[in-house]
Order: sequence, then C-alpha cells, then structure tokens
Amino acid sequence: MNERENIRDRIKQAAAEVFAERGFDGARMQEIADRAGANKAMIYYYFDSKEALFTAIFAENFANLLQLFNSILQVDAVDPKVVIPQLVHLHLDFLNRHNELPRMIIREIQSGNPVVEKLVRANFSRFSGQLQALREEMAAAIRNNSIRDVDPLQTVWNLVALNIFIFVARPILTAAFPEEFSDVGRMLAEREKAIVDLMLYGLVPRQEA
Amino acid sequence: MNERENIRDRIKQAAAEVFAERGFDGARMQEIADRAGANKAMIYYYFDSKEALFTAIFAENFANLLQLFNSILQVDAVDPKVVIPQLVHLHLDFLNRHNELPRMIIREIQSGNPVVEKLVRANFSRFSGQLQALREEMAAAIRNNSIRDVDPLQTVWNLVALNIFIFVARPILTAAFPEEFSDVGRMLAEREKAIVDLMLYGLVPRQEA
DNA sequence: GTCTATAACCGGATAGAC
DNA sequence: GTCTATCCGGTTATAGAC
Repeated sequence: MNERENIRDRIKQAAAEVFAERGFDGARMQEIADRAGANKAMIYYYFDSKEALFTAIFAENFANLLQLFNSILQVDAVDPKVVIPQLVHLHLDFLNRHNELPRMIIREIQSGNPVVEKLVRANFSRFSGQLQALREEMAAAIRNNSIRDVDPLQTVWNLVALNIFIFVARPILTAAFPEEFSDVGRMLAEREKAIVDLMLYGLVPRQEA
Repeated sequence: MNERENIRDRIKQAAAEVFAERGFDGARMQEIADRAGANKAMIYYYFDSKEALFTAIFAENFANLLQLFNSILQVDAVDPKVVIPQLVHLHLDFLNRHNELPRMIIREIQSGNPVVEKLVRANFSRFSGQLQALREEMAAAIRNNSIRDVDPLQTVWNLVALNIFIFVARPILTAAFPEEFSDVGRMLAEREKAIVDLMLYGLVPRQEA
C-alpha cells in the first residue's frame, strides 16, 4: 500500500529471521511482532498459528532450494572442467543469498514437526527422476573417459557437502577464524576456488592430455 | 552402586539423547526424567537447572571432539596417500560413535546460550597453534612436491565438510535415500572410500610417478 | 537420596474495543 | 485492520514428606 511493505510481508520477513536464529521452539511470537513493528495479535490475524507461520516460510524456502537443485541437475553432461565450476558457483551464490537456509533445514528437519518431513518426501520423489538421469549421464561420461570412475551419488554428496559447509558451520568458523570471515566476499571467492580445485582434480583422469 | 549405572549418569545419558533429538528449547525435563527412569525432582537434585544440565553435556561432548581434532592435527606430515585415509577413518569412526554430536553443535551454536560461544573461543585458541604447525608442514610438503599447491586451511575445511556431511544431513538423506541407509555399516564404508578417493586425487600431483 | 504435589512463570492464543 | 488486555495450558523449578 504505502512505501513500507505491508504488515503481512514484514511479519513473514521478521519471522524468517527469528526462526532462522532461534529455531522453531526457540522463536518467540513477541520477538517476531517486535521486529515486524507490529503486535502479536496482528500475526494471528494473518496466520492461524505459530506452526502455520513457520510452515509457510519453511515451505517457500525449501521449494526455492529444490528448484535450484533441479536446475543444477538439468545441466547437460559435458566437460567437468566446465560443469563443475558452474555448479559450485550457482550453489554458493544461492546459499549466499539464502544464508540461513541450510542451518534452518538441518535444525528443523526431524524435530517433531511432521510438516517438514512431508515436504522432504514429497519433493525428493520428484527429484529422484532427475537424479537417475544424472547417474546415467555420469556412467556415460565414465565410459567416455571424460571423468574418473566415481560413484555418482557419492559425488553429488561430496559436492553438496563442500558447498554447504561454510554456511552450516558459519557460527563456529567465524568464532574460530575471525580474520577469514572479516571479508565475506573474499572468503567466498577463495572457498569457491578451493572447492572447484578439489572436485576437478578428483574427477579428471590422471593421464589426460 | 548397583549393576545399573547410578541415576546421575542415567540422567546425563538421557539428557544427551533428548537434547540431540529436540534441541535445547524443544527438550522437556519430563521426557529426560522418563527416559532416565527417574523423576524431574531428581534432575534438579543433581543439576542446578536445565541450562546447567545442557552446558555440562555440551561441554563434555565438545571437549571430546576437540581432543580428536588435536590428535588428528598431530599426525606427522608424510605421504598424503597414507595420511588422508587415516584421518578420514579416524574422523568418521568418531562421528559414528557420537552420531548426534555434529547436529547438536550446529543446532545449538549461537542459539542464545552464551556458554556455547565461549566454549568455542576458549578451545579453538588452544587449537590454533596446532593449525599453524599444520600449515607449515603442508607448505613444506608443497615445496617437496608431495602434495599439490593447495590452501592448507581450505583443505582442512574440505576434509571436515566431507566427513561431517552424512551425520549433519542424516535426517534428510535417510528420507531421500532410504535404501542407502538401510545398511549403515555398508554406507559408511562406501562414504569413506569416496571421500578418500576425492581427497587424494585432488591432492596428488598430476604427473607423479 | 527419592518422591509427590504444587508453586511460579512463560508464551501461544484469543476476546473484544476501536 | 489494528490494538490492549487477558486467558489458559504447559514447563521449569521448588517445597517438603519420607
């Protein structure tokens, strides 16, 4: 309506922050209201309950992530020297824009809230077709000798593991290595380089070219 | 006293489980008491408060983890083909025996409880000396041409990222890939192999022997 | 040391005025 | 749509008997 976003959006924004910082159980409706510049009753005017509010936000974020994974898995299998840097960049860039998401997912998954596991199951089934295609493409690439003989699923896990690490472990890392995190942009660039370097020279055949 | 461990230990054990499953805010003293085969009042007889109970358990687990890291960092720098498999095996084995620890740490770090960040800061400073030594050893190994020219800190992060992944993401992975997790021992062995393979052929010089 | 009963509080949710 | 005041259930914590 006016220059400030409407209250409903401010509540969603504030709730996303508080849930990310404190988790579902730790989040306080009062704090969400305060950060949104509203009062508790307004939250209940727009959302049925704390759980409904959480679910709305979580589902939205989770859908974004799965969309990214789908787009990642649709990359045509070509030279890993081209594909891997693209994938790492895409993923890190997304995570950088949704900083709090990995920790939020890890924290909330299997924490009593049944909505969460449902979301995972429902979306990952759609996802498994993509994964099957990827396996076949990688198998072809292995026969083709354009990548080493690696397990496709393990390789995907490796890539995800390397990418999410700094976001998942950020609170520990910033405490332990304050200098590295003083310039986040620089750190991210170095991280990207290191991941690509490790992945590539773990994939490219030994006696190529 | 008798064959069953004493109540204090049973409480600690039960609390560790419940905190790991539900997080600090989600944990209920009643559930801890039930699992320990005691009642709430007994918990308060042995521990001052919920927070004190949590802190005791968290500090103990965290100390164990740092002790492992210290022992890992003391490995003499030799051929990566020997060292890397050792490190991965040590770390995965530890994590397997303290299954819930990574998720607990990630979940609770920076979640309002100031004790936690203090623990990190205090212990990681002791830790940084070890890390400096490692950097120097790796620099020597690089000059020596026994490993590729990689960033030592990034390499440590890579190793940790790959090792913790299945434990951190376990709830998602079991939902998404039930077959893989039906035989945990087998899955762990495959994971170990894949990590070592990736790390090694990302470290060993291209045109070696 | 162990237990039952209860106090004290906190936080999600709602009633109802405007 | 927005706000204040309040309810009510659940949870931490304690009192006090044994």
